[in-house]
Amino acid sequence: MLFRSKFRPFGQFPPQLPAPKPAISSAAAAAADELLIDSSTSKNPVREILTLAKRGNRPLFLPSNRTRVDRQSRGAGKDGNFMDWEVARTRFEDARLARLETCHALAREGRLKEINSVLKQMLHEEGSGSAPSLCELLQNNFRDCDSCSIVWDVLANVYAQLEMIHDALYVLSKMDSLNMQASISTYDSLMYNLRHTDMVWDIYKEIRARGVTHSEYTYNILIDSLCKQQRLQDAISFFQDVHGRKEVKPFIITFNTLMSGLCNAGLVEVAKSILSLILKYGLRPDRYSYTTLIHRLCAAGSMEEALKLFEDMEKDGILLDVVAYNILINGYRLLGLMSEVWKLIKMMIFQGLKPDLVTYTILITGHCEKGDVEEGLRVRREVIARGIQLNIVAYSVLLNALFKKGQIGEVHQLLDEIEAIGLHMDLVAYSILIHGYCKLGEIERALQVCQMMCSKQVMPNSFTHGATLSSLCKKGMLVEARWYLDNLVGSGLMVDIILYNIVIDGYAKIGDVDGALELYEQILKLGLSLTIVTYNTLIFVFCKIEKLTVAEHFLRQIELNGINPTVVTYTTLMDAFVGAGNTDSMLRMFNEMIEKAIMPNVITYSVVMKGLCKQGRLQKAIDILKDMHISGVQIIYFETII
DNA sequence: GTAGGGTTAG
Repeated sequence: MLFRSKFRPFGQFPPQLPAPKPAISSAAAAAADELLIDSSTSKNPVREILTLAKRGNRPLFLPSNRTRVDRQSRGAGKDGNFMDWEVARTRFEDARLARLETCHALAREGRLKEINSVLKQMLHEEGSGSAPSLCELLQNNFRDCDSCSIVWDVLANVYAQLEMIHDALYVLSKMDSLNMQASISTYDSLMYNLRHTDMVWDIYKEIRARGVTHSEYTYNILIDSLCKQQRLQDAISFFQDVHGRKEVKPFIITFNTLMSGLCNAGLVEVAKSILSLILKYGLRPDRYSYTTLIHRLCAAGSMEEALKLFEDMEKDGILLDVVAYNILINGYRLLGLMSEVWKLIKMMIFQGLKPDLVTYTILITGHCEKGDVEEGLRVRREVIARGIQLNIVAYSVLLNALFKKGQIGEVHQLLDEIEAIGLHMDLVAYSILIHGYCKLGEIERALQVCQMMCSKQVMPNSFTHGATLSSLCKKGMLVEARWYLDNLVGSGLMVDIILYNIVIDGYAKIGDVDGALELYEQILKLGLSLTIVTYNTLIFVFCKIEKLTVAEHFLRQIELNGINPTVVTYTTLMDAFVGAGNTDSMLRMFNEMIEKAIMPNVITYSVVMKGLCKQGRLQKAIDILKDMHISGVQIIYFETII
């Protein structure tokens, strides 16, 4: 039983909240307490020893025949069964030197890929923060040899690939002081791993200042980075600027990247125009160009257009592959058209293509979304019978569906299965568990899952915490919710506006204006951007305590801040005006939203009816009811209100 | 560089 048996009893609140990704593993953290490290279960005992040593501890090394570190093993240190720390350290240093020597030997033969894999393994074990000591080792032991600059360059490159950016930059600065030039491939790696930040431009400036020739990937990374940072206009300008230069050969990936950025921003029409641009530059769209567009069209529900492009792709001589089919199949799943999903699966089989795990996952998702988890589970059995093992994505879909149906017994069965086949739970899978337990009101269990994922180095994100927070709020445990939020903020974790919105809403529901306002001020101090949800919630809290002038003041504030009020904003205010017996103000709000072309929904209409009926203005109520019919709003809700 | 899973407000 994955989660039942391993949970420690949860006796205290608040629990220990996840800290930012620690420099050492949980095994090392546990060992720090006991000064013992289990070499058989620890992934990287040497690294852990070093980390402990830095903290002034003198850890002992458990021989590999021990399987567990537990309280009883503490005494085992006395029987001489442990390796001495000094011995371990010397062996470690020797091993490092031997590996670097191997790298230099490989460099002399120009075997770059192999250096890359040796260093990747080594740096993976060494962890971040290891650059200074490795550089020292390189500098002291491998001077004045031709192969040196290659090894240094690959070292910086691998640090960048492993996203140990500070280490990569450290190696580059050392190389600079030793008059060695990094290769464009290393700069590319660094830029790629910094693509979510503005730092890419500093690296690009450096490349240009040093006169290093760009690779075909360099511009692609920069355009991708601008798209990822939602700077589409800049991406387009940069693209035009680059392609205006004679020395730059057009490269299909760069076109596709820009197209992908445009698609993600919802600019499908502009993205489509890139297809003709590709031809204009003398290139041909490849399968990525087509599938990127098809994917976007499917996501938008434009299946006809997607199918047309699918045919164009085939006409263009590009063989349809499983990915292209899966994109289309998923498009039909999104529309809930399972019969079409089956048709396409048959079609792909007819074309000689084998549905893969992604195809089956889409199929399972479709069944689950229709509420037929049994059918989803049946597909799972069929897939397994065909010799395909499900991955964590497919299991997540099923877990989520089972939680929604409250089939907790089946949830635990699947968790056992996941454990039995040795699959690792990832961030989404854990988040589904946390959400599921929260929805069932089992918040303690949710918190235990949170602790468990942290101990496995899977760090919760905003979504994960959101579930816990909203669950605490729903239970009215505002003190605990606030404590949880404060801890997230205090531990320097990324806290976004959604988490604040959830807790503000919690305060709003219990009518605690002070709590809500305190958080509002905190948001302003932190410089987070308020969303319409924040404002709606604040309006709600003032409505709740019957301060309607203040509530309406927020509505004006929203507009001043350039945010568009929604149907929720107006409905909240209207409901409050009805409650206060002020039907005229309610109608004023109603007319205002109509003028702004904000579509009223069922709840809005029910509020209007409630107000008018309360005042006995039945004719007006009937008139609005007719409008409601015309605009196609369902009447069911209204009847229940009357 | 293209495909499949989780989330907030009335």
